[in-house]
Amino acid sequence: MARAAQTIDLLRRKPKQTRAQDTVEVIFEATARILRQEGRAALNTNYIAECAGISVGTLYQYFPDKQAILVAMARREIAADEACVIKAMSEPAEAGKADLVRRAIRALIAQFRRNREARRIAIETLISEGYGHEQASSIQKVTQMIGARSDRFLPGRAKPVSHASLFVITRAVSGVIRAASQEQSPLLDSQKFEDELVHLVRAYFRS
Amino acid sequence: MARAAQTIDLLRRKPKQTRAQDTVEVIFEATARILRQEGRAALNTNYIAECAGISVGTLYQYFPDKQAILVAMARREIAADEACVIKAMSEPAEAGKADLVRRAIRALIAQFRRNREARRIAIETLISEGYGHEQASSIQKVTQMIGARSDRFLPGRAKPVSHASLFVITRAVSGVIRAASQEQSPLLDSQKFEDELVHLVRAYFRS
Amino acid sequence: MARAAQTIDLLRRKPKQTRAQDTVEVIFEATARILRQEGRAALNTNYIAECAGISVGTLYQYFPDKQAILVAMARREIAADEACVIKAMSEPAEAGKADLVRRAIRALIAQFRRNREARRIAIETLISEGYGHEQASSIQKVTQMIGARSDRFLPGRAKPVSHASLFVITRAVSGVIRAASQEQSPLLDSQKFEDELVHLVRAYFRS
Amino acid sequence: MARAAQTIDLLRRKPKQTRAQDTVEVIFEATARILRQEGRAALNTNYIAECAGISVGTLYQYFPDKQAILVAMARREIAADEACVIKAMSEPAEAGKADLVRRAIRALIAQFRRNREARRIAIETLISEGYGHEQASSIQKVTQMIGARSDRFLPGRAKPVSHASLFVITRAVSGVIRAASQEQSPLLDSQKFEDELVHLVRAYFRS
DNA sequence: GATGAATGAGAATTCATTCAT
DNA sequence: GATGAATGAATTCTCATTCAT
Repeated sequence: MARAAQTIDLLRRKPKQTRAQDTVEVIFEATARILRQEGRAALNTNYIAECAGISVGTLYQYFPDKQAILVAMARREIAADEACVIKAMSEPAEAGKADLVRRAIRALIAQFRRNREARRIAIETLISEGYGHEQASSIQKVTQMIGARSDRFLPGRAKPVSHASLFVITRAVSGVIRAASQEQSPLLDSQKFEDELVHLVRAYFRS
Repeated sequence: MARAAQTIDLLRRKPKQTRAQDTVEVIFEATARILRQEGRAALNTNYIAECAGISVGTLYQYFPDKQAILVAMARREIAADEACVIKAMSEPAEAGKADLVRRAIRALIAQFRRNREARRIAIETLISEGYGHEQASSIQKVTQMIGARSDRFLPGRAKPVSHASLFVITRAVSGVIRAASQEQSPLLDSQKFEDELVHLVRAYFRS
Repeated sequence: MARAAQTIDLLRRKPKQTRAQDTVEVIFEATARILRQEGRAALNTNYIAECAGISVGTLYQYFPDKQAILVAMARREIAADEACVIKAMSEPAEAGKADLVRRAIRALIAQFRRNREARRIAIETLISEGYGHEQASSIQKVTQMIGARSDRFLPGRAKPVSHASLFVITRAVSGVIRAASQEQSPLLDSQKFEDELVHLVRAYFRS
Repeated sequence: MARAAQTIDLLRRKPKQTRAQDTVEVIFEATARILRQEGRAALNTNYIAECAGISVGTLYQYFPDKQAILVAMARREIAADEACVIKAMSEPAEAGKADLVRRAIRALIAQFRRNREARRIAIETLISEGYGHEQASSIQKVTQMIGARSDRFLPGRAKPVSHASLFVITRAVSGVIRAASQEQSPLLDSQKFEDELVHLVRAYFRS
């Protein structure tokens, strides 16, 4: 009982935020589902609210307008991508474990396998709303991290990696994964795919 | 021929006559301009007609609905990309002239420099309308052409290029160019950019 | 040859009218077909012209506007009904042949079996365009004819038939046939139906 | 209950609340008024909403499209006719009061005197939308009721009334009243008219 | 006379957003 | 905070009609 009381106390601290978090979540889920099953043209706030099991009014208490929902979803996706790749790269490289490049690529592929349609449209909206730089800056962040650690990332490489090279290789990798996702290529789920991407990166930096 | 068949349901009036061809052209131009200058949200059929200097009714004699305009534009872009790259690869390689890989990449970059916003939105629409496979199959066509001619394309290479490799390298190149276009990167207009892409392809196939 | 020349001459006298008659005919046929197969909502001048195998322009050379087509069709139907009933009543009553009442009813049923949907909509249009009196006056004409000949029509009847009675019986008969047609009742094609209508008229005037 | 089920697809918002019921009512009234005063051609959703004193959006929350309004009106008219005639026939026959036949006819005439134009167009729409059977089945219902009670309805009659007879007499009566209404005959408001109809029914069943 | 592309007023319908309850 | 009915500006699309060829 004492423990239950404690738990209640802990939840009580942010009761609104917790409920709010849930509401935002159901809104995202409903949005993603509509996008996935019925496409962009079928997406409208009344329908999102209905699918989410809330009222339109409530939806508007969480987001100022329709675009904001997609922008928020996109930001979450991008942040998740970023976190995921950084995490993969930060894990202590145990001997015998996959190397940095492979781990980063594997993490990114995993991200793209989830929620493909909703993800794409959300990110498109982010871009068309003029927040495109956010995506770029996230990639940039990872890019810089890689650049800074290019010694560990690309062992044996002496000179620092140029801006253009980093641009090309990061967009190449995400472009390929993106295409595989968009074209619904079966490659996306194969080991061969990962291997080829790893090769792409390695070969690019060898020489 | 195949293209005519695909197009038949999207164009109400077949542009046999020059006048019809012109009308389709001004519709495309107006659409592209609105997209470029005012964004997707500002795009509507009345406005397209107005900008095109025709009446809405006329617009609807050429296209059954709004989406069809964007889909038709996307198809034209894709066909142009394809034609352009194939043309670049088909030119007789004169001594001293840029090699095949470079010529193909240069041609593709040139395509992406034109009409960026309209192009992107049109292709997105093509995909979201369920015709995404058309883009893939165009890339596929070029890909196969490259695969079939890998001896000339990649001189000195013995074994044939695998499906996965072709997928990865074609999407890598177009993904990078696409990203540069979308992020409005100044790289898109630099020589360095072309060089890096050429390097990406060469390095990938060396080894 | 001489005979052919004569025929040509005879046709030449009204070459325009003959062709015009044909054109009007194909317009009516196309209209009727659309009405029958696709309903009133699908009826529009462009479509009529297309189905008729002529151009809209030509259609407008025969009819000043859309309504005029339906009004003309309705008038033709009404005139045909009238002619048909009058003809049936005018035929010399041979001994053993069906009597006047039966012949008139039989003729009217036959009219309603043809072209049901187009007929109904055309007549509705006639009414809603303010020409409803034409239908009424046609019925009136027949009604009066019956009234005038009530001795032959209703043998053995002494006093003249009142206006109200004629109104009631004529509308009763056409109302029943109309309902059977509209409800697509199988009765419309039965002998029993004719018998019941004959009985309705006879019983009404007996007494 | 059956009616609610039929209505479910035509009414977006079920008129549970009084307010909703009122809204449907003002929509019907506005529609009827436009039809009566300006005719079918003047009927459009924006105008209905304006006349009803609501916004188009609200109108579309109650009806999925324009036709649905007319169909719903028609259903209401038909249901009212049915209820009215059944009620008239169900009232205890007091001595000296008008008999069953007369009461039913009187009730039906009263129905047709109200709202003539709107009524006619609504029912036409019902039919042209493919719900024509609903009208028939309503008449059928009354018809069956009369058939079942033919002893009281037609005192002194021994054998049961045939299907064909019921069809003919019910359509004869409603056809005559309908014609009087449509032709705007002054008869509709006369006592003579009622008398003639009563005679029509009586005579038909005598013999 | 025939044609059919062009027209554009006008009708149907949607949907983001508000606000009284 | 939640609700959801109401709003109406905005948009899509139609179709009767014209007129230059």
